Amino acid sequence: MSELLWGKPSLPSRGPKPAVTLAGIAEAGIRIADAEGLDAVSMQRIAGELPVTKMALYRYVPGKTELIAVMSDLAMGAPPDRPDLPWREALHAWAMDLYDGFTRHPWLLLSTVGRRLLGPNELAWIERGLAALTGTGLTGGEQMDSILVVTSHVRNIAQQSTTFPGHTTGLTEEDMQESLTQILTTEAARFPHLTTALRTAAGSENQGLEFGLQRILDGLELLISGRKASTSPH
Amino acid sequence: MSELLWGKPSLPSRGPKPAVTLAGIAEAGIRIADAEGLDAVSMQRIAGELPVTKMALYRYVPGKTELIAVMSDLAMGAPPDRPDLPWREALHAWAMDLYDGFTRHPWLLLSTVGRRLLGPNELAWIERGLAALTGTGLTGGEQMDSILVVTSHVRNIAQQSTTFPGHTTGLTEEDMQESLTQILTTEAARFPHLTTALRTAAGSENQGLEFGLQRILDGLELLISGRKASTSPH
DNA sequence: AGTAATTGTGTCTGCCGGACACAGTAATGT
DNA sequence: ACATTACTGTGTCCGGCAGACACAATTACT
Repeated sequence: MSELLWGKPSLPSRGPKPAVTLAGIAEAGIRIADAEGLDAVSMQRIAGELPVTKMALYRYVPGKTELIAVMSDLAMGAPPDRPDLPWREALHAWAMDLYDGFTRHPWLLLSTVGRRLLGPNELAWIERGLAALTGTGLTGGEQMDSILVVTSHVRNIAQQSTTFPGHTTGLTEEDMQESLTQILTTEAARFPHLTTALRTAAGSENQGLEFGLQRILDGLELLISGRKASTSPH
Repeated sequence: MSELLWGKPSLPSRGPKPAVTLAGIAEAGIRIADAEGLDAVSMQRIAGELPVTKMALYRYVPGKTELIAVMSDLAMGAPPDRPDLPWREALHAWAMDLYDGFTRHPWLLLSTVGRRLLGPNELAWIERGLAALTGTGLTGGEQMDSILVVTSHVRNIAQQSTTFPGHTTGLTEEDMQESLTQILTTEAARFPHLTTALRTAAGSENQGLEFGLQRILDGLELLISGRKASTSPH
């Protein structure tokens, strides 16, 4: 089922030498996705960057879906090594590393939605996130839910602050701001809280990542310290 | 720019009567997306449900992107009315309403990613979320960031727990679980924390929404009460 | 009646993912 | 040496997609 993501490259000895490799195909796809967005990644386009034709790719990959999965796991990469830290600092650093990854490959935000098969790198990220939370007294389920909520936050902040090459309607942040202020000038009465919130929010851009992260970590800390206080003196 | 989303239906008086309406087109699209997923929504397919051909739709909509935007804002709907509540209960109820919306129309999770033009309903949701936070002492930027982190959490939980009709590779939750446990039996050594976390997490499914939400609300409460304590006695 | 504005249709292009038959190539068995 | 077998790459074809464009049909205003 997930041989492509997990399997070792088996080399059969009959037949002609393969002209490309699965990793090479995935890297070509990553290059295209990085430069022109996920929508620019087509079998034709990938083949155009390699010494093969479109159909040859299907010798290495059962379909585009699986190729995107391989690309995603490869682009995500392994989580960077971090020294041992207290859980809060560790989780914070982990979240920042994750944010870096999504910033480097914005299309990962699109290709890793919904249910999918997990590759080794994605699992390694989860593993490292969990590692930060061992010894906190949280149950396994709580640990999973904790890194999930951190991941959600990081993802959506990245989604909001990145400019996707291609794909979307090419809206810049300024376009959105302009459209929004224009709407609010004509419809201010319908959105009073939004109007005042935006007025008092001037200049506080791009604080969303740290703000939400600190709230989440605060909430976790409350749970963890409460848990410790009720169990350890017993 | 966003006349489609915001404009009143202007009726010109020359020419033949329109056979359909923008709202009718969007509703047809919503019906298809609900039943068969976002990928099943094509101009052909929509026209097939209406007494017009594909190309007639372009008289009402400049392109598919804009049509999806109209569909999304319409499907999202206006946030339900809620009685006045303390901010924490209000925000909790708001998050649950949002979750309901995403559950009713899972494709909204796909169609409302990245930068896009905001429609009246989407703005109304933001407005209502902000309303819950007025009087908490948070700045406008902090209020925005707060509802953003709540939204992120709700979105990603919904994304994880919904079954998309069509679109994805048709993986069920069981498929993922099975694939994961199979991987972990052969690669347990590489993922020790994940292995133990999953072992102690048995039976605690679908707690993610409440867990994360309570952590976030706890974190916000800490900030709000701290803010109040430092300003009001002064 | 004539003109202008507006709506619906049919045709066409270029792209996409993918099925399939077929030709070429390299190692193996005899 | 030679046939067999396993494997790789190619060309052709299909159905479906978004959308451009020319054209016919319909309605209201002058």
